[in-house]
Amino acid sequence: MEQSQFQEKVTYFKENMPKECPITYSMKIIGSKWKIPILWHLLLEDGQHYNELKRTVGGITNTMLTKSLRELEADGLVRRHNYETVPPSVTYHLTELGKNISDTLGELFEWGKKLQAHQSTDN
Amino acid sequence: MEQSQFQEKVTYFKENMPKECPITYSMKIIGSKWKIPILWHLLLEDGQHYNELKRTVGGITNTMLTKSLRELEADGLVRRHNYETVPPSVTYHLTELGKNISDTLGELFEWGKKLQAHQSTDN
DNA sequence: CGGAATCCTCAACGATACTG
DNA sequence: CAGTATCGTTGAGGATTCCG
Repeated sequence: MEQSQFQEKVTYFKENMPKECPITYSMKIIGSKWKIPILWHLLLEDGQHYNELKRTVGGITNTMLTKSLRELEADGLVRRHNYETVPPSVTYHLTELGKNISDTLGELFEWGKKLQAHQSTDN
Repeated sequence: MEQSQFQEKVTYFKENMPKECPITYSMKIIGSKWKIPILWHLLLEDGQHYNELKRTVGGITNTMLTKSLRELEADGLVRRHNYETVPPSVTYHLTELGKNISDTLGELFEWGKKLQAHQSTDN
């Protein structure tokens, strides 16, 4: 990265900081263990059922899946659609705000690849 | 976001996924409580001393500051410079890999602002 | 099928004191 | 100044069982 471009970004950060840091806030929303995996698998395939999501995410318990989904819903990232049938059928969908996270995940993806490349070249 | 652009990104994710997901890996490296605040304050001012960093980050204990810095160093994001003087003087610097995270933080910043805007308009 | 209710464990984190 | 050493705490997350 160019130095000038880097300093530009830092200056932008300094000048646009609200009361609560948006970065800290983002981490509060998606920082817990299963949030990103859930969002990720909804990005890959939207509208999954509860047990379908449980299978694709993999390794998550009912407790945590339900808790995470409820929080994501309350934060406006996920919408829950209940078909009101017997037996029950429920699907989970990303909201626009939820889909917006793909840019962030994209950067985490790119930076993570650099990290992994670095890890394998040293030590 | 356009739908086509969104699908393009998802397809790119699917096709470029290594054994360990780079996103999960990124979160493992910077996901603990103080990593991002530390990196953040080193972005704002590089080469801070231990106690200086402790003050600017704010609220962090010696235990956690030391532990976090050691891990960031081991992961190649931070370089520790010891002046070998009496009394001791040590400064902490971002590596290139560490500076690279500014793009990711930039996205977390932008998305966080959208989240905050959303939170204040509903409920 | 899509959860809710309970109980339990551990590891992240904090508080405090001390040191070369 | 830049840490280390110990101990204490808490809450995120896991395991299990049950339910309409």
